[in-house]
Amino acid sequence: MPTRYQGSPREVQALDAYVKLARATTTVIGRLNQRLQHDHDLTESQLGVLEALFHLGPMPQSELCRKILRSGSNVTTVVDNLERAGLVRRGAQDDDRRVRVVQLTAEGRRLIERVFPRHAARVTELMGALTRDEQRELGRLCRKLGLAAADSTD
Amino acid sequence: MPTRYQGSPREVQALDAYVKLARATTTVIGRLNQRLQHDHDLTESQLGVLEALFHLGPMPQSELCRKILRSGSNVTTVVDNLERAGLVRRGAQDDDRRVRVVQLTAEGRRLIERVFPRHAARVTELMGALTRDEQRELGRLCRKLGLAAADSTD
DNA sequence: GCATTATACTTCGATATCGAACATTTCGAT
DNA sequence: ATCGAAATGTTCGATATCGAAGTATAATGC
Repeated sequence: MPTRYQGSPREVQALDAYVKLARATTTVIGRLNQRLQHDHDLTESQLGVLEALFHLGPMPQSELCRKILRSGSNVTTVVDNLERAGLVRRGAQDDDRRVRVVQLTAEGRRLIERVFPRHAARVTELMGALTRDEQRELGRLCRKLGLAAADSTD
Repeated sequence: MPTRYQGSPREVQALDAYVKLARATTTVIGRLNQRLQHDHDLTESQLGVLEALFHLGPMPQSELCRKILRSGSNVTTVVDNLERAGLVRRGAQDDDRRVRVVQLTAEGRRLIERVFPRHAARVTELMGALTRDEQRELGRLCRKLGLAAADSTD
């Protein structure tokens, strides 16, 4: 039954690395999401938006798209939900009436100030499975891979 | 405005590695999904199920859960959609009437036989941004990280 | 200035994804 | 043999996610 894939060594190697990358990321993000959902009733996406606004200040949705690597329609949805929850507000931009500038409300700021340190601690705990050098190397490899994939002409 | 996070060096390092991991994986999977959707009208999840069945043979949904690292309810949904598309079939297991054994239909087998080599080639192309040694190291680090995260008592 | 093109965002329809609650069936302990 | 716990799937309600199509506005080219 187990008809394993017969590819070139190069393909086998690439697939193996890819599968491990995808699985590790799935597992880590899954753990973080569990915690966020359970403790703060937030999704990873929502946290990503709040965090960007917290660290970088108010910004148009188009910029949020680039920061969190999601489609425009997705950002609309996530911001809708955050707005409904009273955590962010959409404003206008005088010099360009197409733009919706998103900013934290006071409540949103309070929340992210409380949640982010715990989230950071949890990330540190999970990434602690790797040594400092290993984390640095993982970061380097991922950065290289991510940039190349983003540039990849499809 | 940019109020950057002031954490310990250990936290900064861990967060940096985590963000790069998440972004690279998002970008790579996004590219693969684009291609799958465009060329074959398949999602990554659907491909994952078809691939598992192709390489490992028919299996219960509970086993699919473990293979693709998704919840039971998610597997129900994905298998529903594949079944509706005529690519898989659900069968019974005589010795345990709770179990639904999922297997490829002839059409599903034809599809995965055609799609998988192209998918593998695309993965190889994307991962080709890294050298063979780098791929090996990335695989090792991800495996270590993923296993630890899976074991992490929450 | 006007037509074309590009950008910002929303809406829509589809799939994915989770956890909680549920039904069914099996298993274990007594 | 029975009762309670565990395992397998499904359903439900919510959010995420995408691309395509649509609306509104801005920028560009002539």
